[in-house]
Amino acid sequence: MAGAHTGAMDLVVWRTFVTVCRLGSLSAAAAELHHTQSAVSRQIAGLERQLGVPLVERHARGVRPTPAGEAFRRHAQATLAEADRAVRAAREAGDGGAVRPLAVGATPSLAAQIVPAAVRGVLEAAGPVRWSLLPALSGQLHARVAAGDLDVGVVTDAPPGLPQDARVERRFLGLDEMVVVLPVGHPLAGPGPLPIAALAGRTWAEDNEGSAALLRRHAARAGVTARVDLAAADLPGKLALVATGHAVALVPGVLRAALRADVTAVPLVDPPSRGVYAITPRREPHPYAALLLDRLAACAAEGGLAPAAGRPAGPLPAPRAAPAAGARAQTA
Amino acid sequence: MAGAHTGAMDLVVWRTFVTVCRLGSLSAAAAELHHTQSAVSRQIAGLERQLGVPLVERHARGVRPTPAGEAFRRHAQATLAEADRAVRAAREAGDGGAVRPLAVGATPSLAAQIVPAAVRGVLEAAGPVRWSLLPALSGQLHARVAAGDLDVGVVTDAPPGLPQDARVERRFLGLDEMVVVLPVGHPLAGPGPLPIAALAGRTWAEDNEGSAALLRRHAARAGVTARVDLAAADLPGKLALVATGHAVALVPGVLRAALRADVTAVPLVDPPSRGVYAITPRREPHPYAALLLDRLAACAAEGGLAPAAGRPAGPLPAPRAAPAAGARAQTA
DNA sequence: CGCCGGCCATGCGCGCCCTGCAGGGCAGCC
DNA sequence: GGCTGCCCTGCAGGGCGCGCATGGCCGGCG
Repeated sequence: MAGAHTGAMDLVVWRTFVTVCRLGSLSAAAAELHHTQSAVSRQIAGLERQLGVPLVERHARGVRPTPAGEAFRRHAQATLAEADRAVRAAREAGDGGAVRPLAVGATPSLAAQIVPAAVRGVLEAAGPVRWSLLPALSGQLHARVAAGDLDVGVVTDAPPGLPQDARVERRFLGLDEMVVVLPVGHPLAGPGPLPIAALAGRTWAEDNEGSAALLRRHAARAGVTARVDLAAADLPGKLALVATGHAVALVPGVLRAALRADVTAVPLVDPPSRGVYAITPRREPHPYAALLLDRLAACAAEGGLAPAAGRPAGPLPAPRAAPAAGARAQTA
Repeated sequence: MAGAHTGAMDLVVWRTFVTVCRLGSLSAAAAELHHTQSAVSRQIAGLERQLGVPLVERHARGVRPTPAGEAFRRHAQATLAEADRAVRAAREAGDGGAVRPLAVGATPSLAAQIVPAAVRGVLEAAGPVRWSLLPALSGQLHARVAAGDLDVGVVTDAPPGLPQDARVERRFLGLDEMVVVLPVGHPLAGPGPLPIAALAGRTWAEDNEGSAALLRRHAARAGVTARVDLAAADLPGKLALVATGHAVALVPGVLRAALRADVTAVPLVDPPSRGVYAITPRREPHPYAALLLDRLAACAAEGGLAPAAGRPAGPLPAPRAAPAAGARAQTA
């Protein structure tokens, strides 16, 4: 029991340092870890102060580990690997070795994008875990999580909002900003954010009354009206109407990567947005639920969800491990 | 690069868990780690929530690790050991393998007790490190630290107080409360705190004008006067006067364990106290300075220094690694 | 069988620390 | 020589971990 007792020893900082070494740049590491360069700089500085040894040489073109930094990095990687094993061993030994399948529910748009990616991360980190995915609306998912039928629900606070329930734990994942979908080659198709007024008078297609209401409210706020003249049964139907030039449409930003090739997505200025949350039952959470939540936060950030920039009542910005996916690198 | 990315992962919490397992009790672990039982309880609960698995069975007579907890403990110990190796490797590689001797300075009373113990801890954790100890008064030590001659100074804010200097980093270690030394068998000798008024009219011995001033001020605050009639050249001389029944004396609490057997120390109610600080140069700190500071904080707590209970302007209560030696276990 | 003592959990406030933001300095590069 | 990219740092805000106090629970003992 030597126990060097060397101070805080937050492994998150160690992981940051390893990333910095791998990328050779504080800024790059910050971007990859969804922090600001400032935070990474301070973390490394704090580590150096704690160890009493410079770990990186500051270069104008980036940083390079010192010999001490290189030695530390090797052991730090081993430490991180062992820590992962520790977490894994605890979780596997959790329910007597037989982990029950992880029951995940998500709204259709989220089930189509970030949820599978996050579960993949869990499988990579935890080995083979049986799981199931149930697409449903937020309200239904909430009820099933509260009842304990679902281990994790990925929901939005869209029109009706999420109910308050002491039985469920809620964690904010990010803000899903709606984007406009236009046919390829449309005159307004471009990279820049578009004011909704530029689309006044266009014919809109919708497949969902909630989405249509969101569109109307947003347009009204800008002083224009949006005529929803075409109805579709589902997302493919809606996109077909767009691709054939009959209408334009509003879709959740998370689906941007899942669109067909003959349409393009254009962001809006001050877009309508829905908060995305992961909910878990407070009673008997699944051993891997916390892990999945972390992966969800990471995937949400990488998948383009905004970090709660909403100025009114910014909800809980997620714990420090994956801190709300800090607004890109500040250099952006 | 798996990177389970499982949340905060503060190794301090892991160490707490290992200690809890070893002692089989949250309260006992709290006492050993100088935390409150509350903090340990929350740390373990947080760890369980993070892992999604119960780690200990709460028993009325203590706690016992679950199978998952036992599995986790094994890997956690390995992780802690590897982390220690990482820190050590970085420090050893620090100055190109040749670490310069650690120059420590301390006031005589502190040099006699907590400093050697703390350095012993450093040697155990870091292997053979050459070091030197310079006893001197706080002001001189401060100057030498500022100049870079000393790597670590252990000083008090006694009469003149510590100067402000941007070149030195200051860390609060604890409050050294003065105690009264009486001959063994003295009618007032007992465990309980003694009001200074009970000693009004006694003859006091002092070896140091600063200490005498402290005594007079404390007595005056209680409305009595302390006659310092006997002077001694040093601490042994002062204690000799006490042991032979000629006088009573005030000594720093840290020296309690170093007194001769024929005198006893009795605490005072609302005793005069001196803040104890570790100071280090901001420029080029010694690689092991931070480690020594942590050990100093631990030894200060174990050596009986009070954790800044001073109600007026509680100075910085030391970082979270060894958090100011939280006021004993609350059960005390 | 009832009282008691020890142990752990939890609501409440406070304070630290980490973070994001904005500005500055410095070194390559065209 | 100006510019650009990278890193450092003062400032302010907020999360959260801690200490404190209280409550519930169980086992032991008279």
